[in-house]
Amino acid sequence: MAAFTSRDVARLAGVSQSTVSYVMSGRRPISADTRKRVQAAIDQLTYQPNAGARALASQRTQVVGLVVPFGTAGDTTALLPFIETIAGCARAEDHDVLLVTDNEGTAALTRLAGRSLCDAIVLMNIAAADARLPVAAASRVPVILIGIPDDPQGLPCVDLDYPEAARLSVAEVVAAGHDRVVVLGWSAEEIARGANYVGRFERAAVEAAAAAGVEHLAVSPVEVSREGARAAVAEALRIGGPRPALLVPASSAVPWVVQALTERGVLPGRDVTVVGLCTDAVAMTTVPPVTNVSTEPRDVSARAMQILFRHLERGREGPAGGVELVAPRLTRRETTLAAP
Amino acid sequence: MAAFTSRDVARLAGVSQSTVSYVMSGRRPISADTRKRVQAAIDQLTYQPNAGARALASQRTQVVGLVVPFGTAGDTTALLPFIETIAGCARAEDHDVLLVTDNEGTAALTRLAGRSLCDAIVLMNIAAADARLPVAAASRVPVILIGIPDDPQGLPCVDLDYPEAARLSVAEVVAAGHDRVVVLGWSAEEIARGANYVGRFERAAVEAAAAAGVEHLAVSPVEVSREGARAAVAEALRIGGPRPALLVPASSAVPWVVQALTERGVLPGRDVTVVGLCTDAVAMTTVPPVTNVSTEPRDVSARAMQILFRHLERGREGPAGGVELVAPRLTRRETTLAAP
DNA sequence: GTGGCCCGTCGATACGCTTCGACGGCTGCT
DNA sequence: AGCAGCCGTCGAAGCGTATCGACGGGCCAC
Repeated sequence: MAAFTSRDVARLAGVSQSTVSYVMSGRRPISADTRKRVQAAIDQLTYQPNAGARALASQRTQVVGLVVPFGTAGDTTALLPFIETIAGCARAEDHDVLLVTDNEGTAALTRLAGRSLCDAIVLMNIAAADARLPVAAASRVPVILIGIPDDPQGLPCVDLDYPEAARLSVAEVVAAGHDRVVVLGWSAEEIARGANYVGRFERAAVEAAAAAGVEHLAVSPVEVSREGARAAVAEALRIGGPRPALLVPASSAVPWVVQALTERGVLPGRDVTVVGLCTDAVAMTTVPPVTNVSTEPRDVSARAMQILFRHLERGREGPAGGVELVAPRLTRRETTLAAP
Repeated sequence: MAAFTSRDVARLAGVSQSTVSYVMSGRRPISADTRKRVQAAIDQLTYQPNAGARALASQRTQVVGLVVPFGTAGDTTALLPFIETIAGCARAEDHDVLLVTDNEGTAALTRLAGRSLCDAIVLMNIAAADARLPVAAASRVPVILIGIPDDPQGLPCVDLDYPEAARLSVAEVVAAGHDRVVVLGWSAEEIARGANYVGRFERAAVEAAAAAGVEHLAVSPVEVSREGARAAVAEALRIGGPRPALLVPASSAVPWVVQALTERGVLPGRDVTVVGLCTDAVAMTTVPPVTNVSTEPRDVSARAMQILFRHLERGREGPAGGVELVAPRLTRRETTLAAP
């Protein structure tokens, strides 16, 4: 119970303490016989190395810092799959996850790096001009961004390919035979926070619509609430023409919009096409299930962790930066009108 | 950049390294003059103590391990407020949170404790007969449970007062003039997992109904899905009599039940009373907003952390165990029928 | 004037591990 | 037979902090 040390293991196995270390790390050849004896001693004592001592000696903590946006609005329900996936990937590489809320802003970063609490940092919820970026770029530990700022400052980024998501959405609308599309925007708060994907999506939507020869209209901002959705839907139907098509890129607004339409007796899939940008899980819970472009939080996080560990293994070398886009996927469900 | 040590600070301030340590910890009196010089040096170098070294020397990590249920079903949307609150409370006491998924089961516990990764552990999603409990009880670090097992084995527990929640719900139904109440149960999966609150709620509901002289009926299990809710609602309306009252203790089923009722043209608040056991946030998103007994995840977590830190401060002494119940609160919204 | 005491500081040590250099013995080559 | 070289192991030196005992210098009390 009193926590055995590698010295105890060494004594029991009749070897030196350094040999125990080499058995565990495999960094030097050890004879089969010795290895067996040491392993037996380890098992017998249920020895586990002390993380602090190991970190001190090796300069590696086997911990990944994860800075998550709690206070802010940005679709907090979509957060769990990110966290879960990141934790899973970390464990797969024998790392743990230190969870930090970003209420502290920049201080969290300096603390994580300054105290050597972790070997790497995952930063979520990146704003276009994120105040944490300069700090992150100057950080002693590698940082990876989930989300894309205006200037990544050499930091690696991973995010959904929002332009592609816009293109897929528009293509779906076009395939359904619409000649105009109404994009319901994000909430004022999310726009104010300056997430980059807002602009990335919108520009691509405009371009895709122009390329396909369909008219592009916008309703923005759209507050994420019943009332916000009602207002946005009213406006969208007003300008949407006789056979409206609605694009809802704000994940958390999707259920509200579907509900607001239904309330009005305008049934998605019968009277109006709705394409949402949200997880498949969310898409399947609306009534009726909404045609969606998936935001793939699991893919995005897994990709980020993969890049992170590749970077950790390679050490300081190798090209750090780079923007990695994860391809979205459109699933037609019950809210796409049949082409006329 | 190269990470300063307390020795660097000492040199710059013209004192010994131990003095720097005492300035930071305040464990010995330091003259105002010295303190000022040391503090200036700390600021100038932006010195931060190395977490590993500190942990090694002091036997304290300033980290709280949090074992969260990811794989399991148990209402994963309700998870975030827990995590967020726990992280916030930890930071308030200058601790960080190490997030561990409980896929690893018992191994996660032994790792956290065995490697001295944290000073204390928060265990969520406790089953009635939880396999992790013996390990937790024998653990070198204090453990607190969120949820109540059949036998806490001396471990402190915090949870919502489910019996009280049942009483509040029944009282609401009684106040609305119903003479029978239908309890829609949990999902088969949740029951199988053996969460204790299922039984605690149900027993109290039966007792409260008996005490109030209203008839108690049950529909169980209720799968958390559109179809599950439809089936449960059909059954509930069949047995519920002319003026039905529905209790929905499974948080995540509440929106589905409300929706299933609405689909059938049985409007909550007009044709039927619905009382849900869920967070206020969820209650406010249904249409119409559902009368609810709040599950108060923030209160529960905050209480747990408070107990944890009190325990940490007191050291090994003090009565460890004890079951702490957090009082739920009923909020009447729009799904309570007016008394006849 | 002197003894005792407390305040403030220092030096040394321990925490448990990783890692480097060293070294003995054995193999294989000449 | 002798030597080079490699394999497997050991000892020791840190890693950066907390903490304990020691100690010098004031201060107060007698």
